[in-house]
Amino acid sequence: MSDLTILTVLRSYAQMNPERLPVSILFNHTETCLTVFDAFPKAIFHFLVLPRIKPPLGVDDLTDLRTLLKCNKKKAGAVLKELSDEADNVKKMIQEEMLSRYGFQWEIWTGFHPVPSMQHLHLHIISSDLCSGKLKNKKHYNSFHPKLGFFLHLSDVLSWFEADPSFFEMRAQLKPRDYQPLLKEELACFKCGRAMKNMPTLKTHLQVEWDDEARKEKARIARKRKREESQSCQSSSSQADANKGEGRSAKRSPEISDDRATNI
DNA sequence: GTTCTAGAAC
DNA sequence: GTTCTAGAAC
Repeated sequence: MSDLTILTVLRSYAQMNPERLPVSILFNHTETCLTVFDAFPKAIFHFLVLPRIKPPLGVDDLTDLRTLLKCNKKKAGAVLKELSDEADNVKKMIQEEMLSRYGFQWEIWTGFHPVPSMQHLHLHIISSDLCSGKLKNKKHYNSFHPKLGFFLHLSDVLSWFEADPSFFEMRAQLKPRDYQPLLKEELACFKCGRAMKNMPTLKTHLQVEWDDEARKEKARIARKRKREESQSCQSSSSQADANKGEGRSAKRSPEISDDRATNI
């Protein structure tokens, strides 16, 4: 594939009949959206949700977030709602996969790049580990740093629609000059904020952070399971007592209990 | 978006 | 001498 084709490959997907896209590229599709595997995933899970070309908006309105927000606000909002609904579906599938493959769940970010490299609007759905061999340089990392300002969280973009119209107009500008410099900011861990002297150091640190999170979450899940087992054991052994009296243990549903508050 | 590589940084 | 970054790619 030539350099030129790479930049417009998402647009060509959006124009295609989804049935004709290989399963290695297409993850899911709806009437309005396509979800594809990011060809160079910057985390363990990384997908792109694209709007399909559908009236009233044309392909040029959907080049990126800036061109979308420039056209009719109501129609732009409708497109974002469709992307958001599909993202919710995909997030659920990722969460199941996290649990079955890794035994715990971690955060998933959804958002846009204000200055995208590829044409055609795409919503990133990316797991919050940023552990990937494809994440190689400062630009890659800073573009997904959740607090730096370059990664525009979908929830924030949606909130612009509810805000004062002048605020919407201001945020909708999305001038590259306002965002490009963020990509050159010093490297710092998005979790602990510590400065990192170079990419190899940062990548090693991110792996440690994620391994740490995995260990703590899995221990939390194990404690929870153990407590639930002992509770169900107690309640079955005290069935006779429960029948006599109030049966306190049945009042508290395991789903409601949250040991995060007490253990972390 | 990536790959390649010159030369800066260590 | 080796590692690492950052700009060119026709």
